[in-house]
Amino acid sequence: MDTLETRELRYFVAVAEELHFGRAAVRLGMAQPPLSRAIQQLERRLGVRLLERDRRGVTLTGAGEMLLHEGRAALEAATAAVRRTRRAGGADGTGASRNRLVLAVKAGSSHELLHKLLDAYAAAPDAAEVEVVPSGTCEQGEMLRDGRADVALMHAPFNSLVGFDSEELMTEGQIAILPSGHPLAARGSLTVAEVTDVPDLPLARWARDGVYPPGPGPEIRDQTQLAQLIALGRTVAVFPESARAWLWAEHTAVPLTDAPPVVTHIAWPAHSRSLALASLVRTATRL
Amino acid sequence: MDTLETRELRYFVAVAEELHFGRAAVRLGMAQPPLSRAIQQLERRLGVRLLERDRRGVTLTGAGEMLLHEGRAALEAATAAVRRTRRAGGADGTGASRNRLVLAVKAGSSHELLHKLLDAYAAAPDAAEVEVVPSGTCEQGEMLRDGRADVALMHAPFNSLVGFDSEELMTEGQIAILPSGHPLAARGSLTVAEVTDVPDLPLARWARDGVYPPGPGPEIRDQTQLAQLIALGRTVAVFPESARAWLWAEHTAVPLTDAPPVVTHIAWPAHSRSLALASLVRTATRL
DNA sequence: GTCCGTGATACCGCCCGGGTATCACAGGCC
DNA sequence: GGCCTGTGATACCCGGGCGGTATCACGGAC
Repeated sequence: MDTLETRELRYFVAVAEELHFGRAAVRLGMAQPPLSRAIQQLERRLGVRLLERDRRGVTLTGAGEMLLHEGRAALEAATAAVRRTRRAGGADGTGASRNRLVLAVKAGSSHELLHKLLDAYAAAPDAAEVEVVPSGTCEQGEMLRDGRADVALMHAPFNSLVGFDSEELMTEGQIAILPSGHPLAARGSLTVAEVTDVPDLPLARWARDGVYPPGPGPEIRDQTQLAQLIALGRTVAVFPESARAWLWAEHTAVPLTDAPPVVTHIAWPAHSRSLALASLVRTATRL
Repeated sequence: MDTLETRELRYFVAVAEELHFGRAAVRLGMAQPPLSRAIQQLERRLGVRLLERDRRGVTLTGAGEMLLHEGRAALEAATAAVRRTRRAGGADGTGASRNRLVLAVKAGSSHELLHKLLDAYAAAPDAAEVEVVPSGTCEQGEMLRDGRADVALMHAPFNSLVGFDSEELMTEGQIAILPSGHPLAARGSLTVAEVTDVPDLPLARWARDGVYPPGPGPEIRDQTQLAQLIALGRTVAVFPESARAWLWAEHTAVPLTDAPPVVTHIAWPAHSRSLALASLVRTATRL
């Protein structure tokens, strides 16, 4: 009575996201009528109207929005339980040993820090195996929540640390990465305003859920594309100082004087109780 | 395949907590055989051994402990989704309006602060109705996690703030509450060591999950019982300074010089997105 | 050896979740 | 108005799975 099956949550989240019973049904791999019925039962059991069926589409009520948010969180927690349990039992299909940590890092970030951390931890007496998984743009938090990762390197203010436990590791300034031939590359320092409004170097646009924000800049999907476009003199980018590790010969880095500092943290799910994780965190804070 | 019904989680958590299929079955209100079968199916589906059946009891494997922790979190998230959705729809049985915040406070704590907060918030233009629910000993965190509360006043270092978003509100010292007639009550200040080892005033023992820890002190279940025992000269207690609000005539408060300061925070679930909550937090930080 | 207590197995019945076919209704055409 | 289209809801059926009872297999206590 006061509990909800994950199946019902999956159904509702699908409908709430699609706002269309038919599309939600195909996404769930089922027919539409049972889905309609399931949602009705859900509403009856909760005693709450979740969807406003206005012939020609569906809209969420306030309670529906609440259930969408909370239900997503609950589903993430459930899939995290499955993933972590499988890993703990060594049955995640990778043939892994049972004592392994999955560390999520934004691809290409904090190269040097990561290297030092892994070396120092490997030397620790109780070191577990660490699997480094590159994460997409700022999805480390999601990976921690749904159990794909046990621990992550996160970069404030880009990643939100809210909901995780974390320790600060380092602070660094930011740099502009410019084509070496560009006039601005000769400068000793720059401001954010000076690099964001260069007519011949429009800022690149990253895909967000498969869609690109509007704007004049080139569309990119990964860092290599960005690096190439900079080298070709088509755009400019702003990165933490540690990005110097992957600069090309045609790139020039110029410090930004007024960009907010980037703070790298090591973060993990708040309720974690793993000894291997504690040991890794201890190693990291002592670097 | 990579998902788990809450029913299965409930079953496993019950077995893992009881370490006994029969007792777990009665707790779940079902017979033992289907429960055994369900756990076996769960192990098969996860591809992981969760329990070690050693004739004469059951023990958890490493993977089992992982699923117990993660599964509890997932179940809490699911019940939180139900509770918050019902409240958002005004169907929680209390006949409440849909815009209401539930604030958990440890009974008797931070009286004055709470009063000022409620008054200030009531004066805010966009104020929601605030329902104050007294929480048991340090269970505010649990109430936030399982959706019984939306926001809580928490007291570091007694409550753990890990996993929540929070703002610091005030810091206070701690006092010893003694029977007025006791020799120590005449002192201007005391140390923690001086009040914890008084032979004729053994520290009271609080029930923890219905069981009392061993020791010489009296067994108590709430603050009134404690206050009475102090007034009767049977025990001594240590509280934050704001406890002066509820002292009896027969009580004497003496500051403790070396007790860690108590920091009161307002805390809420990290993923919360409620405007009413944001407004309450803003009010609190401006007190 | 004989109980008792444990969890596992065998078998059965029924409920419920899902499928197909169809309806009810609102708009957009012509 | 007549017709088609697209929406979600309803009616009905079927099969799998969940839970129940009865029983087993095994080990310890006396």
